[in-house]
Amino acid sequence: MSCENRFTSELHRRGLRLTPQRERILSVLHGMRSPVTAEEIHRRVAESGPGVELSTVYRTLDLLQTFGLISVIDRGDRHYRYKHVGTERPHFHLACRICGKVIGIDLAEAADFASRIESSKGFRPDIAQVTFPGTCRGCR
Amino acid sequence: MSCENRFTSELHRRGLRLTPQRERILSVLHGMRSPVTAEEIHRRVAESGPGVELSTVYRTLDLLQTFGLISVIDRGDRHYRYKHVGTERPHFHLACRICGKVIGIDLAEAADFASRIESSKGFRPDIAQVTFPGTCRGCR
DNA sequence: GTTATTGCAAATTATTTGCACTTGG
DNA sequence: CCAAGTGCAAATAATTTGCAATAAC
Repeated sequence: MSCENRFTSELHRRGLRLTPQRERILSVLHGMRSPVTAEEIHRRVAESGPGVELSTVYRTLDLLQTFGLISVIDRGDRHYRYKHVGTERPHFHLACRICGKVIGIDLAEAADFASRIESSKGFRPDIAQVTFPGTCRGCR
Repeated sequence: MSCENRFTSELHRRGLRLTPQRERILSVLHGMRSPVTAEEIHRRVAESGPGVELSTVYRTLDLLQTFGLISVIDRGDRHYRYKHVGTERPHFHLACRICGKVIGIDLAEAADFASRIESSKGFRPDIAQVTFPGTCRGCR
C-alpha cells in the first residue's frame, strides 16, 4: 500500500480527517531524500501554494510519528529532523558530524549487538530509534 | 588525579579561574548517581547556600564538557542531562523510557558492532556519545 | 450538522547573550 | 591591577497550546 493510502486509512480508522494541509506535508516528506526539520517542511510547503502554519506542521508530524510513517532523527543539536519511512525495512541511522550526511542501516546489522545487551544487562535497546554520531569516510 | 584537581589544572592551563560557583557545580555533579539537567543542578546548588545563576550553570557545563569531565545524555525529550565522568572508563548509556533509569555500559561491549559498521559502511560511529532508549528488565 | 482541524497569537521551555559590576590570581 | 567571571535581565529558538472560525465527512 502506498504511504498516502496508509495515511488515509490510519486517519479514518481513528475518525480523523484527511486535509489538504496534511496531504501537502506528507508529500514534502515523501519527496525529501534527507531528513528535514519542521521549519524546512514549513518552507517547502509554502513553495507550492498558500502557506501552512508551522503549528499545523508540528501537529501533523505528531500524527505521522504515531502512525509510524516517519522516524525522528536527533543529531544532538536540538533540531529534530523527520524522515519518511513508509514501507522501508526497519533501520537506524548514522549521521556524520562534519558534513551532516545521514545513512540508513538495516536493523539486522545491529541484531547481535542488541541481543548481547539484552542478555547481559536485561535491557532491550530500541536501536531503530537511534542515530549514531560519527564521521563518514569522506570526512576523514 | 581527582576530578577536582583535574578541573583546576585544566582551568589554569587555559588561563581560566577557579571560582566558588564552579567548585559547587562540579561538586553537585560529583555527588549525583544519575544524570541531571541543568535545572536540577541549579536547584541542588541553591540548597547548599546562596544560589548560583542558571546561566552560570550552563557556562560551567560547557567548560566541563570541553575538559571531558562530564558526558551529555540525550533521552530525546529535549532535556539534556549531564553526568560526571571523571576517571571512569569510556562508556555509553542505556536509558529506560519507562522509569528513566540510566545504565552505563563499558564501550568494549560495543566494539564488535562499531568495527562492523566501520568496515562495511566506512562510517566510524562515536558510540560513547550515544544513549540507547529502550526498556529495562524491571519495566517489562 | 457535527466534530475535527486550522490559523493565529500568545505561552512555554530550554538555553544563550550583552553588559556593568565583581573578583581571582 | 585587570582580564575572567558572575548576576541579572533581555533575547533566542523550537515547540506547544487556547480558542474562535472553518471545513471534512
